[in-house]
Amino acid sequence: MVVGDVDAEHADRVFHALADATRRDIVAVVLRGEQSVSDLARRYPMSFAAVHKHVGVLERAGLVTKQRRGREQRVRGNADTLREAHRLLDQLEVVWRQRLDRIDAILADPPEAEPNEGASS
Amino acid sequence: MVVGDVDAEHADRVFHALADATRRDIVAVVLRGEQSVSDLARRYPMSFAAVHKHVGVLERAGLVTKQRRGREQRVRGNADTLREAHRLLDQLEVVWRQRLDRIDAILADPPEAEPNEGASS
DNA sequence: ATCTCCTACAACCATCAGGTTGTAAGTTAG
DNA sequence: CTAACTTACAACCTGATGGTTGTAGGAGAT
Repeated sequence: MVVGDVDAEHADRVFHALADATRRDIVAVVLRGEQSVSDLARRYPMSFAAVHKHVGVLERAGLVTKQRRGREQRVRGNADTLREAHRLLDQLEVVWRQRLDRIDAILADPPEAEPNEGASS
Repeated sequence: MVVGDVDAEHADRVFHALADATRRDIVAVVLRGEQSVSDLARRYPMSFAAVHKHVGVLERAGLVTKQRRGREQRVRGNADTLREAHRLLDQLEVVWRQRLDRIDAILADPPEAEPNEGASS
């Protein structure tokens, strides 16, 4: 519960996939429009195999899907997984907002003098 | 160039820092309230040194700040960097929305048949 | 059929990540 | 002063990452 859902592994994959500039660029490109892996490979100063691996990482994270189209494989972006990443960030941030709300409440309605919000020793 | 501004390295650090369940949990905890590194270390089934490293990764990504308080070091979350991550996700997604808008525009006001962007219903 | 292009995958290499243990140093408590 | 606690960091190990080259097979084009 503290750490290690099944879902957590998926989150790991999504954020790890996004932690590389080339992969982020690939996501942006294939969201704009489908591309074959070769098309993508031509865009970056590295081998086809390297780009192929990047696409594999993105695919396993669900950020991208592949579909055979004749002899080439069209890669397209999956905005749903991006929105999932947004949701994960929100889950972290929500505790922060709750904390701000709590502080606001204390400031707005001070019951007794207790200006002590952290862990009191 | 196509890939690799200075900003991109920061994005790399932020997403990489988030690509670990323990670190995401630490962020959530310290957003809720300051904790010393030792406090954090007690929460997880690993050594103090390991948690100390995780905090270092989060700190270099700007997701967390440290502040000396006597003999201990209080760790607190930085919601601004989380919002920055949101912004980065948005930057990827915006091209997708633009594409949807473009398709909407075409569907709403069809000048001539111009099937050049792939999506033909 | 042959040639060319696209994809897939394996082997290899250097570096990084995430964990361990051990050690040293600063700070507070007794 | 001494003891306990907290932090910091170095050395080390194992596995994953990110890149390379090479090879092989499937699909279209001529």
